[in-house]
Amino acid sequence: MSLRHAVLAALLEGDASGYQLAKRFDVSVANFWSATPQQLYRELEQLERTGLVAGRVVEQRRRPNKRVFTLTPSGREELRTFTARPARPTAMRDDLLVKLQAVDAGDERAVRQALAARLEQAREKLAGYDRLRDDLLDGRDEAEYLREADRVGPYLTLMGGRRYEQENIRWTADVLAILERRAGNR
Amino acid sequence: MSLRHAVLAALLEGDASGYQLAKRFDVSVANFWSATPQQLYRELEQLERTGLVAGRVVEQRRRPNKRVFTLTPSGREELRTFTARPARPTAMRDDLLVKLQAVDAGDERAVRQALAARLEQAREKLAGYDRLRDDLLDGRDEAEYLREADRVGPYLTLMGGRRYEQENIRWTADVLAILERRAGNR
DNA sequence: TCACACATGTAACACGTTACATGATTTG
DNA sequence: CAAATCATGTAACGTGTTACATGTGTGA
Repeated sequence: MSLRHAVLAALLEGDASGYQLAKRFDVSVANFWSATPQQLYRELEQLERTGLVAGRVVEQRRRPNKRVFTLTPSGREELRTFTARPARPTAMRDDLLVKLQAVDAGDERAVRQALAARLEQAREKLAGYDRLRDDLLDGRDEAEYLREADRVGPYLTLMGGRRYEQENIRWTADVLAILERRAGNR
Repeated sequence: MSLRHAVLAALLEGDASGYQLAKRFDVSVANFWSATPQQLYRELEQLERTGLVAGRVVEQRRRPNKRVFTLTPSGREELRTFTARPARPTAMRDDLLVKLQAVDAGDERAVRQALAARLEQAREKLAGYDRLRDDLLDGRDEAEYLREADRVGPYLTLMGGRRYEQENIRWTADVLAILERRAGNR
């Protein structure tokens, strides 16, 4: 039930339409929460009905009108109490690890290819996070940024994403090396 | 649609009843796939209907009878083709990171407590994985194990889990230090 | 005797995914 | 001129969560 809160948290970055939120989820929030546009539209409607966000229609020339949503005071309140509620233990679900678990009864070459693809993805994601980081830091170093910035949340979650991908890169590379060595011995 | 494959992969460890599978998911598979008992019962029934697993009733004295499931040849075949299909990109969903993202508008002390709880959980999980690892290695070192073992999948996924938790420990500790330093400066 | 482990399930609901539908404008 | 981007949505289906229901055996 926390897509709701991910949406509220994303709106802290500024008002947005469903479409814009979808973009935002693809970049700065994807790191720890993913959602399809459809989920976002559905969730925004519900949030509006319960008064946690307020939508207004912005008319646009040369483009379809859009509905832009803002956090309401009760939305901010909800976010606040959410941060204070106990978090339920996170449930992992990773397709690639299922394949790796089954590698001995499966198609080993295909699993190696999947690992290589994951490695490539992780490199790309890391590069994306590094760009975001440079944008945030804007020339300052980390210590300076942490002292001056009024919001540190987005920076800290971004660091989580970076480290996660760095570890991913190391791990996939190691596993590939192990599988390739074994494949060579047969 | 890959709970199905996680179940098939878990059955590679040996035949199991729904209840036993639930236990298995809590230990060796939880690392990369989680499921409630209800999901498993539902999935096993469907897998049986489609012939990927076969169930037989094992009568027990002093205990309720149980239905034990085995992979059928077509279940093995399905696992094999699954490993060869392209994996869809994994979707992350982490409550704690949502809280951290919103920390500046939320209850900072509560978020720090949640981080501390995660740190503690990560340490426990890591200790659990280390025990599993010792059981698998059974006195041998890694290189030896990898040469001798006929299944390396479970070991490699376990290593993934270990590293993930190690990184989690480092990251939560660092974030806590940063938040505490800031809290001190106010 | 009380809690926990064994063992299986139903029902209802919440959440997530996929496919489809529509249509204008900007960029290459 | 085609493709990508902006912009919003419906419908159907698949997956995951929560609460409840039931009953025996084992260990502290």
